[in-house]
Amino acid sequence: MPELPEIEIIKRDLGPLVAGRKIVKVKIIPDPGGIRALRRYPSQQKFSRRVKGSIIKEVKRRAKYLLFPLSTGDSLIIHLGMSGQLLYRGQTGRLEKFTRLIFKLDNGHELRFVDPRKFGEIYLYSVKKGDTEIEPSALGPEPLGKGFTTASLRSILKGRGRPIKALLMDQRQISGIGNIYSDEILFMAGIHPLRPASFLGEEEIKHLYQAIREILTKAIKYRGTSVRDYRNGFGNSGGFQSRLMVYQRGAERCLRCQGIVRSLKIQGRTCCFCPRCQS
DNA sequence: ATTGGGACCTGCTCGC
DNA sequence: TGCGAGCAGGTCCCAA
Repeated sequence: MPELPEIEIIKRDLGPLVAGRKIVKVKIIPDPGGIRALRRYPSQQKFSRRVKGSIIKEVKRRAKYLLFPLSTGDSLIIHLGMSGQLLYRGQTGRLEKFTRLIFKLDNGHELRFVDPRKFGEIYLYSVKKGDTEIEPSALGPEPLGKGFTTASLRSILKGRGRPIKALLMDQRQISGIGNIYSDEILFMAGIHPLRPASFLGEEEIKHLYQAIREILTKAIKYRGTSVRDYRNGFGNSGGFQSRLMVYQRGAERCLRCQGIVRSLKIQGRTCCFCPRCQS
């Protein structure tokens, strides 16, 4: 479900609420198909034991991952997959359908991991030796980070023959961008999604860089995009969906030129673009 | 080394 | 109204 802006909003919402809170109990909802959220972790019992009693020091974000450094030295790492939500709720509230895991806090509230499609994952990562097997795979630079420049983008594109759209969504190259924002970024930059990455000229690289920064920044400003499932830490929708220019607008008229927005499959994902505005 | 395709899940919408 | 097909903010794994 969520890309960088949505995760960033959840981080900002949850941070002040859960930082300094102790996790007094971990409740895992039984599932006949197995607890898929913990599939990278060897044992549910061990997971609960290691998390219980620890204090959440802060909430951080890396790419599309939420990180919760704990007082024990471990870090709880949560990825929401396609349809996941992490909700901060009072204990009295009705439990959402597809709640998979609950972290009960010492202030009477709880963090609920809700995940209909079970694509989400929870890791417990320790810097201690012999416990690195649950570290997320290598991630590319943060596109909103200080270190990410037109020069870094240029070097990422260099020698890559694949469609620029596919490259933007590759977390090992640049992290945090998914299907919605890659469509929007390419529209803003005026670049056709199938263009081979290495064929972009210097001007196009500059436009692409600016579009990456601007789209992601704006999406955060408007609190993310809710197409269907995305909710922030309070269960509220985002506000960027009304500002989308091409995503999910296939066969509709382009908001800029009135031409017809086209759609095609790239890397198994539906990609929308305007052939007149993007070349 | 890179790249594309299928698999993993469940629910919803659309067309017949 | 009912049913199947196709689609959905992601990532891993494998084969070419």
